[in-house]
Amino acid sequence: MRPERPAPLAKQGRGPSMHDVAARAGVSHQTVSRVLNDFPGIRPETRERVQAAIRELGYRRNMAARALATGRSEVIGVIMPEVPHFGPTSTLYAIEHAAKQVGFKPLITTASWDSESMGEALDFLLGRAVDALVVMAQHPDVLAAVDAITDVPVLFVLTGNSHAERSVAVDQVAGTRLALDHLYSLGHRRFQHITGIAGLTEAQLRRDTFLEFLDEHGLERLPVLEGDWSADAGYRAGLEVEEGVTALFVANDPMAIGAIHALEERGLSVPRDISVVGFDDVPESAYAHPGLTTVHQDFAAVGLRAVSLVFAAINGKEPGPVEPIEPWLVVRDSTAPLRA
Amino acid sequence: MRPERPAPLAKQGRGPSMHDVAARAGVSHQTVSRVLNDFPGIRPETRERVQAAIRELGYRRNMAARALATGRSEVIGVIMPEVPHFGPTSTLYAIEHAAKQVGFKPLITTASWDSESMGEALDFLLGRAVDALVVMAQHPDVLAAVDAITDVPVLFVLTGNSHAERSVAVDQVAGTRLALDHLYSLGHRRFQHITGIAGLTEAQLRRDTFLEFLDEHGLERLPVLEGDWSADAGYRAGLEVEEGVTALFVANDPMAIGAIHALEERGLSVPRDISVVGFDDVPESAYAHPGLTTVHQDFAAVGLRAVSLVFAAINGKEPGPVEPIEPWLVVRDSTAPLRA
DNA sequence: CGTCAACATGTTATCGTCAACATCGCGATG
DNA sequence: CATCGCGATGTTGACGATAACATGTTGACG
Repeated sequence: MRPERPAPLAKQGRGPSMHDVAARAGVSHQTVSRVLNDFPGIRPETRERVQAAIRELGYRRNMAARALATGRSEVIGVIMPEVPHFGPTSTLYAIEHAAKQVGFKPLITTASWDSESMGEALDFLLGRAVDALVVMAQHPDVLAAVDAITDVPVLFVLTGNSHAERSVAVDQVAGTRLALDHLYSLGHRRFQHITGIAGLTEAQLRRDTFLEFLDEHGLERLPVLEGDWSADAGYRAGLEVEEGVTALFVANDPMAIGAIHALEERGLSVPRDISVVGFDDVPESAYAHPGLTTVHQDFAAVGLRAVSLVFAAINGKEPGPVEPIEPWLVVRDSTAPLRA
Repeated sequence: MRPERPAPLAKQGRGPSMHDVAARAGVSHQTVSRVLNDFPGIRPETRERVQAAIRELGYRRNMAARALATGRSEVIGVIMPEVPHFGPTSTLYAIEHAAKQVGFKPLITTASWDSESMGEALDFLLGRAVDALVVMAQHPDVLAAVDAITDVPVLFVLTGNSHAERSVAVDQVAGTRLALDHLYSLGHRRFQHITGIAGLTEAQLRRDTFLEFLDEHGLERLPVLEGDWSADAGYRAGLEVEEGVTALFVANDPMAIGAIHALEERGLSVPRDISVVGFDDVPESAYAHPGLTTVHQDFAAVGLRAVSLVFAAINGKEPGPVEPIEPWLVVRDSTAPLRA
């Protein structure tokens, strides 16, 4: 199953073209084109006849030809991270739905952050004449790789708050502070943090904000525990949480669930001995044991806004400044006041 | 943000074409084409010169033109369900990765099962001249809608064991029996089941097999609890589980997690009072409380096999019969022997 | 030394659509 | 009644690539 080159190609007989429809309707192909594109100034009767011919022949417009002629494809390219995490996946679905509303479809490709991988993804998508590019840029390096693109509008998604003019993101700093303020206000003073994949923008922002928060409140900086977004990593990190820590801020929900499992194995009760806050609010978090306090990110809103901006850009409107999307805290049973 | 018709279209100046490259390299455009397509019989020096020109101009092949000329697009159309569940999403990622290996990319669109929605999806994808179609057909009705398609190879994915010649699926019957046999062999005799979305093939197969199993073993048919795959629904169904039931088979993991939460709220201990088995083996299941016994479905394998079949079909090879993919049981702490 | 293969390359037609311009018919108008 | 204008349609030439065929240059060989 390697990439064989020319491939036997059976080239099945193509379907009917505009000419076939035109012939059948007794008009010129251009009239068919006009009907298809809802141009004014077609006699109702003619339109009727053309539409009948289209139906009878099962004609379907050839978008390759259309794209060639117009330079537009009605497809937006989406570059996704290679691993299916909750955030990007949810956002992708939201994008797909919103895009469909305005007549676009997403063409997906995945890429890691190295420039070779990004380069391939870009070549592929631009070669397809996508009308715009949505980049789920989880790593600062991709910004550089994509910055050179001027052919089409580019929008970054899920990049934290950086690159604000051309990006849609949930405000990571605000979200992190919601979580930490909550813990602090419950009386907790010994905090630890489990991070997401090192280097990814969101993981970095949550981590940086965590450390800032400690400093602001004069709290001790215990070692940051490295995670990778997975429940497995959360579990492993949970085994390493220091004695005496009463507040654990975890960079996403699956890791939080893993960490809680580890803590309980160690005989620590959540939230009796230690409070835990996650991030994302995945649907299962409400039913975790105990119910997970977490920061809700509205990925549907991210997707919707992304498409709306992309659509505007395609039509040549320069968008104003973009407000980050505000997350909110969902308090459940994994957090409790510090015991005296 | 409605689907405006012609749209202002700014038509940004297109990039360089083959002719530009040819001019720069001092050859004909056809020679450029030959270099691009790795044709034999090009003098190394000429090839060198062309490649230099390509690099210097930042030339990128126009796939719309290529697709028009060849009738192939190197894109495979994927029709997904509208809601992002674990199975389809995981499979999508697997497909994307596998497809990339053989030089294809997925063009995604979602559709519900009604024929209008499917029709639109098909029009869109076939209009794009996709080389093949992968349909995640979770509902029997879509089979009919897609059956009319003869333009390109079509493959069904995740349809349970039906439609075997043209589909790739995890063996739902076998998976369900793994779960039930496990519970039965632990001594349980009072079973209940929480279903997935009514009508979806997989939900239906799990449910039917569950009922069959009860009959085979002469067990009482307690009411089947209707779910919709979501943890919320699992929670609600969990509140309805009958007194005296000691074995709960849930059609997926998120619902199982929700159900366990409900059971514990009711004062029932899992697995002490009631054993629970899920389906899917989502990564968080290992760290649920208690660790969830579940049926693992290898979606990566599904995606891989799907692409391999699609690739074969595109190249005109008729595939032999397709074996379903075997699931396996992962035993964790949510199941225990029946107490005397 | 003429001929013919083989290699390397150029030329022309074609894919299906849209865009720009041309035409045709007909009622209104001066 | 010639002409203008406009509504409705037809004609021609891109778009950027591939495919099929044509051409020109070598070198081997009788």
